[in-house]
Amino acid sequence: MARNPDETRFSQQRSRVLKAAAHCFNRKGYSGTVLKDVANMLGLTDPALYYYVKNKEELVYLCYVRAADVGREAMQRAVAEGGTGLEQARRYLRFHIEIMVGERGPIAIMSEIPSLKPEHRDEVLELSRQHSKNFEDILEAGIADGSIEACDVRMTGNAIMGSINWIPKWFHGGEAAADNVIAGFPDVLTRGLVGGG
Amino acid sequence: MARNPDETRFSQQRSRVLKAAAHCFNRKGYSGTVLKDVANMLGLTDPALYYYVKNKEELVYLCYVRAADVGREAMQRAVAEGGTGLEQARRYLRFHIEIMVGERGPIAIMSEIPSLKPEHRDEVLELSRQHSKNFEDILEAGIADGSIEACDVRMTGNAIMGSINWIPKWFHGGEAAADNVIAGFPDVLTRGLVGGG
DNA sequence: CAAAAATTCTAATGTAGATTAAAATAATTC
DNA sequence: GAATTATTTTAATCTACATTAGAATTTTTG
Repeated sequence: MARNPDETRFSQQRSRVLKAAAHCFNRKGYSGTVLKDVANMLGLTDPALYYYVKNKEELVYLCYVRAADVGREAMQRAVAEGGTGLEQARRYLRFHIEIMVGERGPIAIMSEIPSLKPEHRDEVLELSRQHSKNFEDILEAGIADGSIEACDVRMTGNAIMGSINWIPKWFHGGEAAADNVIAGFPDVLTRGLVGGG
Repeated sequence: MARNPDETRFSQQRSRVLKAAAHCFNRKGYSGTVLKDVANMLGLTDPALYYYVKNKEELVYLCYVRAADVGREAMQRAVAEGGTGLEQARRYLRFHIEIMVGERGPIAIMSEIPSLKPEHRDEVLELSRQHSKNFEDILEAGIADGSIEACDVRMTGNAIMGSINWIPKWFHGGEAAADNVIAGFPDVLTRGLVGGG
């Protein structure tokens, strides 16, 4: 038996379920995705999914929580390493993108939060808001330390987050393409931030 | 009777239907939106919608075509006025955003193209691709004329289009907020493009 | 290898919601 | 204002899933 509960067969399989679900949700949306599709991706039949999640709504909810988790993880790692605001912003984007296009992907796009049941919706909404807030804080820190040009941080944050959130819509590539995105995308997103110094 | 077929009662009502649908789809997704919701927004009952569209799938399809139309319109107007690549890019973004957050909005996010039936899906996909291509062309023109810094146009295009597409997710404001977005957002998006000269 | 636990399956069930039919109302036309 | 056309309604149908129940199978444990 596994020491770490995350290495348990159940947990592993459950996270495979979440990834398959994220894949489907990103393409067809929450209600447009039928559980059979998710199950089949794993060589299972739909009722088997109920062994891992309570119901479909919980499945999305868990996908969204997972998405929020990887975002937060990227953010925390980026901030932990310190440096200027611009450096932190760049690093966060690189980390987050690395995860999204890497082996831990696909990550669900949180595009149908309103479809969640109230408690879940509020929770995910809060996570999402907090994440945006954290990014805006980085931007403000960057403006303060001169690494980032003065700007409307709310709007800039929305712009960059929009780009990030949209990635799963156009990225379906393999490792090679992923490397390309990782190498180029963070730069594209932050080129407009650079401050006069 | 109206001279212009677009002023006919039917056409007007139909476009109200499309706007209401876009509103719902943007929040709940295609399958997550029930026709009753759309109908109720207009003080109608669901079967009434069938007087304006063949079925739900066609409703999304028409929303997406409309979204593509306003995008193309913005693009064409922007290009028609000439100027450097950067100027055209900025202008396109301003026009497109003006429409999205203005009285012609909400515009449907084309996020569930795979849910369309094959012919519609291919058509919308093609419109979408063409639009991206046109934007990349503008970027390349800008690089050629020196107004835009050399960059990976595909990736830059994806980044900017992602931001645009995501707007309906965070913008729900009225006229005042809209003016703010129109004034600031195009600049935020293009700040990173500016070339050395 | 037998018993227990974990995982998945097959076979129902139930329901929401898209769609249709036909009737009713409202608007136009002559 | 009667007849025609346009628009919307109510009532009924039909189906695609989500979900449940219980059996079957596989895996683990002692």
